[in-house]
Amino acid sequence: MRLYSTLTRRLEELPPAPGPIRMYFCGPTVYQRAHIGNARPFVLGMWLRAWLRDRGYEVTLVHNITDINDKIYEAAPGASAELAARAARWYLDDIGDLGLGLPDELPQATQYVPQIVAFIEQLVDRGAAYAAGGDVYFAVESDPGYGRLSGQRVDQMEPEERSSLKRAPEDFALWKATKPGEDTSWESPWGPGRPGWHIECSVMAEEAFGPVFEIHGGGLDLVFPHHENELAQSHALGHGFAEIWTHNGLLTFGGEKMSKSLGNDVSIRNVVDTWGREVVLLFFLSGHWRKPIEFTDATLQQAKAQAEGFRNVFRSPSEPGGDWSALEAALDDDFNTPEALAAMHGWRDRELLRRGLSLFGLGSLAEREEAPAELTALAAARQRAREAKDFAEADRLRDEIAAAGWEVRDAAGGFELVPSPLQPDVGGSTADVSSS
RNA sequence: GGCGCCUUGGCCGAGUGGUUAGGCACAGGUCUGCAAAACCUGGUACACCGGUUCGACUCCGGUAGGCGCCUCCA
Repeated sequence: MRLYSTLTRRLEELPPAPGPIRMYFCGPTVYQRAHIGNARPFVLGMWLRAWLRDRGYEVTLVHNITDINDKIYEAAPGASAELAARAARWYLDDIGDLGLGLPDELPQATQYVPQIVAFIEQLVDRGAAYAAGGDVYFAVESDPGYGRLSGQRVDQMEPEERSSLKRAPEDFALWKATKPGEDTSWESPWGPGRPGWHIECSVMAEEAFGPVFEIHGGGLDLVFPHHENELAQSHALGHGFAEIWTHNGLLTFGGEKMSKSLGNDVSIRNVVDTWGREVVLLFFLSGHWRKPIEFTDATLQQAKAQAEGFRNVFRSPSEPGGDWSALEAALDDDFNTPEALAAMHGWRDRELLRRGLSLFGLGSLAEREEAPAELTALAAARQRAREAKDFAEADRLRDEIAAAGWEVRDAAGGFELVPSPLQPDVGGSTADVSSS
């Protein structure tokens, strides 16, 4: 099993099973309903965990929730703690509804402030950080390897407005003194305040795993500065930190990165309600994890058609054939889900296909839905009408069944009722972009 | 200015130095009372310009266009 690592810019072989494989995937900052782009690292992490476990690994997935951040203060002045708690619950509900289960741990920054303070104190003791006016900053100059992950060079970065407290513009905050209007703060050796974003993740990851772990994941937009800074912080204490860095491609909408700040985001909630969880998962499955994917009605529609195609396999007799090793080869080679999907499209062996789909939380496509008794009665009546060659009546009954959202399909010696794929749940519009 | 990524047939999307990716849509056919589903068949693609090579969509260089990051961001 190998995965592409941002750190080395090439494919890295994982240690042999059973590992262990410890994975830390960055989650969202919670201050409103998370958008569908936020779901990608979560989905990828859960799929990777499932696959590695299938391959005999001992895997632990930790997925954090950032509930201390400037954004939260801005979004709810004076009531940020309540908002963060509420939005964290939304996020848990939303990812839960994707039907993939939950990560092994879901740490929140607010639970780790004492550990964060202790970590910062060590950095200060080592001379890698300095206090200034109630803030504490990381001294980037102290890390000769800074830029190892992103390739950014401090001397080439765009000029930034100088903070009077920082010694150098590239230094970043580990601890921020509390400001007027902020409704949460914690005590520290430097006075009341709150942790900076990057240190939260360094600490939560190390609290879960210790100073070294195998995989750190997150969106491509986190490479710099967030992950670069995490790495610098932990290296400053002599910790190896993450060995393989996986960064998923971003979701675009209208050709641009989907993001709250651009206002072109569509919530997970909205997409799951509109299209259903299986379609969302198939949508993610159809693109390689490292590449961007464009969120459009057309691509969702295609994912929906694929879901229907898989359901139809389970409405037909199982036919032996198909090669599990094709799926293994695809997934072991940088977790190539589009290729795995292509392999599964060739399978008519129900058990094999069910096993493959289940890896991705799509085992439900194998389940058949019972029609309501009254529709079964109508279908039976239609069957009798056909036998009596009363085709006008048969067609009328078929229309009546269709109006109820079901489709009659003639089967050998009888009929089958399936929920109409044209009806009704899936209007399929992404027009309702959140406006706030 | 710096760092990195991308450009495949109507659409989505893998991949490889010489072999049909796959899916969606579409068209024709088989089946059907007619449909639906299923199955069969069909379109021969790799931004542009050079180079390397017996041979490049696949390697190298350049051009154009697009995207991400350098500020909160999955």
